[in-house]
Amino acid sequence: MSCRGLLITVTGKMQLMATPKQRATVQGGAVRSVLADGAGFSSAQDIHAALRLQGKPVGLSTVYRHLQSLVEQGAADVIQSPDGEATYRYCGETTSAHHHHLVCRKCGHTEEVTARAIERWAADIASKFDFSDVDHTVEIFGTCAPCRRTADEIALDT
Amino acid sequence: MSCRGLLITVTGKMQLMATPKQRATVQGGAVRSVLADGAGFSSAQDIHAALRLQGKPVGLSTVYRHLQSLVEQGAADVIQSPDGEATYRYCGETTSAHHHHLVCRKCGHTEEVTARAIERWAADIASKFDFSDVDHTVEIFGTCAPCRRTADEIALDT
DNA sequence: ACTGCTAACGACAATCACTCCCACTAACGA
DNA sequence: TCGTTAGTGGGAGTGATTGTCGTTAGCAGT
Ligand SMILES: [Mn+2]
Ligand SMILES: [Mn+2]
Ligand SMILES: [Zn+2]
Ligand SMILES: [Zn+2]
Repeated sequence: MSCRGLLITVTGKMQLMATPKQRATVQGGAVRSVLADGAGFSSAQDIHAALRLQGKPVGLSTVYRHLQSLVEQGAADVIQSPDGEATYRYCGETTSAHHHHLVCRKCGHTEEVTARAIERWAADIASKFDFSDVDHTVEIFGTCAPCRRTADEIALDT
Repeated sequence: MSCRGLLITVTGKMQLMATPKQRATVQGGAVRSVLADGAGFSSAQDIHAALRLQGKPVGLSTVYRHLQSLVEQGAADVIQSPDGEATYRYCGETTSAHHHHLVCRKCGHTEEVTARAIERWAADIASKFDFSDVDHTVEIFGTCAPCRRTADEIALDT
């Protein structure tokens, strides 16, 4: 971590720098908007492809950088898909409270879930075994109603 | 999935094959024992390295194959480490019931946890949103008492 | 509006966990 | 002991993610 917040110029002047805000770039906006449009979780590669289709291609590295940054800001969630790929989902600026997800395995559609009971349970378990700095992951996967219906139709075609 | 259980020989005899049991190989035993010795979760690469150190090297592919197989048998758990690497942990033959983990972030020490309440909660949430084929992951991470103590001592040395 | 500083880009190389492939080996029932 | 074939392993291949570094473009200051 570099030393920020205080800058001494070659002329000897001393200036106070406000919280060094990050620059607003078109690429950053594009990534954010694509992520926000997607209904469920999508991978960095998905987003990269979507941007290319939209006719405003953004470098893959840049996509990764912005996704990371959004996660740090709490504006996006990451979960590791079952096959180990990181997938991201936009969380409105306001929705940054702690929560969990109910994710459709087929289409990625996601419902946000909060449950006081689970939080308390996790804390209780931890204190029971004398663990501290506790954190937890809770994700529920399944097949949503629309996807189930689609699957049924396909089965009939056979 | 291939057709198993019935074998017709070239001589025309028909034979019933019992559950096609897998062969007991030295490699399989080695992988299982290394996994069983490890206290917490370890990666395939870790296990591969450990075997090499022990002087009985096993091919990396083989390590992966056996870990997968152990998982399918319910004799091992997999979780994706925060950085996306799959990590495995031995679960005694008997412990094959559904359960979750309380894992020390520092040393990997793991406590197995079961909670009827959580299972029911997950099921309820799923039915509430009309999801089927439900599955869930619940992991709690923290710092165990011994590791916390160690950290404190180091802090004092400064 | 013009300028300088430097954060942010992006093409490409590099890493790395994991999977495939396939000739070869060894477990084990007959 | 023998034949069948599951199991092995080295090496090549895959695909996501990260690192590099010369170039581009926000934006604060003038
Ligand atoms: Mn929670
Ligand atoms: Mn377990
Ligand atoms: Zn769905
Ligand atoms: Zn510990």
